[in-house]
Amino acid sequence: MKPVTLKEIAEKLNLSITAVSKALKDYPDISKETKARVKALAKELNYVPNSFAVNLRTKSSKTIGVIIPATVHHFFSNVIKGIITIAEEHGFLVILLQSNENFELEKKQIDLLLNKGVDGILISLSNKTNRYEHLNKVIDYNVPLVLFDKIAKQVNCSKVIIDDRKASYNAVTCLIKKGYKRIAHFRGDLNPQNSIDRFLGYKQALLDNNIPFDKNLVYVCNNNADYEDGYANTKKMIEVDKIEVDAVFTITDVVAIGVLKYLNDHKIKVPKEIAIFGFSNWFMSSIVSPSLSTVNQPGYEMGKTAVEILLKEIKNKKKKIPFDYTTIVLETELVIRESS
Amino acid sequence: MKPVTLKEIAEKLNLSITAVSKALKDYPDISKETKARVKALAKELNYVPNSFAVNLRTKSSKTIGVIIPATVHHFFSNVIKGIITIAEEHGFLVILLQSNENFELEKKQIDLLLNKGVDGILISLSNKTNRYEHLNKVIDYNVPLVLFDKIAKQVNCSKVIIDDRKASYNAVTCLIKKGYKRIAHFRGDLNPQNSIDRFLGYKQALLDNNIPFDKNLVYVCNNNADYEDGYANTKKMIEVDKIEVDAVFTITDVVAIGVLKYLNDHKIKVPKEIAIFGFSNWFMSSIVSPSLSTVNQPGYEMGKTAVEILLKEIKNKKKKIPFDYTTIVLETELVIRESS
DNA sequence: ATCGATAACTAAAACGTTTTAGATACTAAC
DNA sequence: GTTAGTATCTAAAACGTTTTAGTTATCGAT
Repeated sequence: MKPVTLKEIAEKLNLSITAVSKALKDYPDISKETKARVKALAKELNYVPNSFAVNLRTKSSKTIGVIIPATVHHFFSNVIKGIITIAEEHGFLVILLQSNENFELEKKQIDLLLNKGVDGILISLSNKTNRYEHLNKVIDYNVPLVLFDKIAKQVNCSKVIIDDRKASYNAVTCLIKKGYKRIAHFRGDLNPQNSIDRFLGYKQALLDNNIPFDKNLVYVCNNNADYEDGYANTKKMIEVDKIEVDAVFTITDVVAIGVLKYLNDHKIKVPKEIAIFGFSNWFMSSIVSPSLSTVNQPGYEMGKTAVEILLKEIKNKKKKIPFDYTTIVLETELVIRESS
Repeated sequence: MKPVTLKEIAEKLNLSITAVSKALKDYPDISKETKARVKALAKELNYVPNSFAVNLRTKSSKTIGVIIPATVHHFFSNVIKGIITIAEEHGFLVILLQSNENFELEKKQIDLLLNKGVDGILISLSNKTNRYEHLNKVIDYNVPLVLFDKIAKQVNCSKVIIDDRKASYNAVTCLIKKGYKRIAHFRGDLNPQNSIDRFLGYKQALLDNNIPFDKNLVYVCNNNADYEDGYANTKKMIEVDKIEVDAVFTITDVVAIGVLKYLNDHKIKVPKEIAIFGFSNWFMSSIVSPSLSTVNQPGYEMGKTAVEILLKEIKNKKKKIPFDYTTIVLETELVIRESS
């Protein structure tokens, strides 16, 4: 019932605790026979090292902390899956926290993780995050930190992102090539870098194709870029602002589905009257009618890459090998379907 | 840069480590003045207790382990959110693991969590789990355990579930009341209790309404009950088995959306020719066209309840208060929409 | 017989807390 | 002036590892 300790094994074999510890770790100064005896008994007694003691001695917990704005997004679910899977393969466990797009909570959670003694932190910033002292604190504490997806360029650490600007540019260019001219953009919140970049890509694509940028065609989704944002903004655009467009490019597939729902409800033909282009390649976007054109955003891959970088930095730090910060840009591609 | 310890505070104030420790914890045998001095310096130096040392001493980590079959389901995302939020409010962090519906992995993960020294474990079983030694091991180790959603009745611990049988019974009864007579059921995998119970509720509703049960109307979704299962089973039912039904009751909304997609694609009118009833109340079910009737399954609430029970058991165990296992059954309700 | 090398082990410190069992000094009581 | 009580503090053990700095024994070479 009570966990077996090194001491008990040592007593039963008339050895020192040291010898037992070393035998289990295959130190060269323990004889083959002793190693065999120790290992056999350890196995028999079902010995597992007390991780609290190991943590205290080694000052590491084989644990990483992850903060995301929300799990309910399909994209983040995939990121999480990638993180957890790869971390586990490397013998690391994952403590998950959600900031719920709340800056204050995010700061608190960073402290929680630092106090817990995690070996590294992975974070995707909340939409409200506009200062970075808490992240610099992590760096000051010499705890490896990797930002992913919702990053801040100012912070001096490794990052894993997609080229939002390029992806967005390509999507809008694709719309223009197909003949759409008055293209609205339902953008995300003002702080996040990816929201900014997608907006800039949209703008650039217009300019490069001699379509004047019209700020009246830009709507902000400030309700966490969800379905309601898409529906309500479309309603406002059409019913209140009475703006005529022939396409809508949205920050997210869920927003796009909101747009689609409004248009379907009001018998506005998609893509004949208004085309839609989403972002993320959420699996529902292939199922709705008409199916949504979108940008494929590799969630699992992003989680996997981020955690791999983090683990490498943790390893290097332990071996005192100096390392540089890297920024990995994952590939996206356009997925053209019926809505454009 | 280096974390401050009790020892350093003690030296600066010419006190013993004991006194400092006690002062910070408001022990009665430390004078008011000393407490004030200690607390002031601790604050000034930004002292935080080394959690590795605290863990070792107290034999608890203020951490709970959670194993779920998958995060990508919207339902589980909500459960996770509930768990993490409430745990954090009580000062507990959450280690998340995914079994990916893999029994072997699930067993390994239980061991991982036990070895990590989590204070309690929350688990929703994989579809493949059909033996329970790993769960009994948790109980034997005297680590509080709560099962939620995908449970096993045989395991002697607290559980949080919905009354799947009743919910399913109500859904099918509702269909029958509306005049549907040949009702197919796209059931889940064979092992999980909720899959079994939903099937039994379906069967019971038929019998209670004098509709003979026909096993040919039951299709198994063995691809993790996802969209493809719904689409493929519908295709098989209609094109291969050429079975005529006037309604389909599915194990999950995602499956229902698969059914809907097939029917929409083949111009089969929903609900006029075939009605659909889903399960979960995933937000997409209100958005698809026609919108889906379904059973509301309270994910956040389930996570919250499960973690609350677990934390109570952890607390009681610590205080050596004996406690009984409870099974909480959360309420579900029918959400009637256009598809039925 | 002595030295050096090597193989195989151990004692003890250290990690930073918490807690038990005193120790010390002072006051009040008889 | 001893005793009992109280207030305030401390020494040291304990939690279970890992690691440093030895110790001991054996053997071969001189």
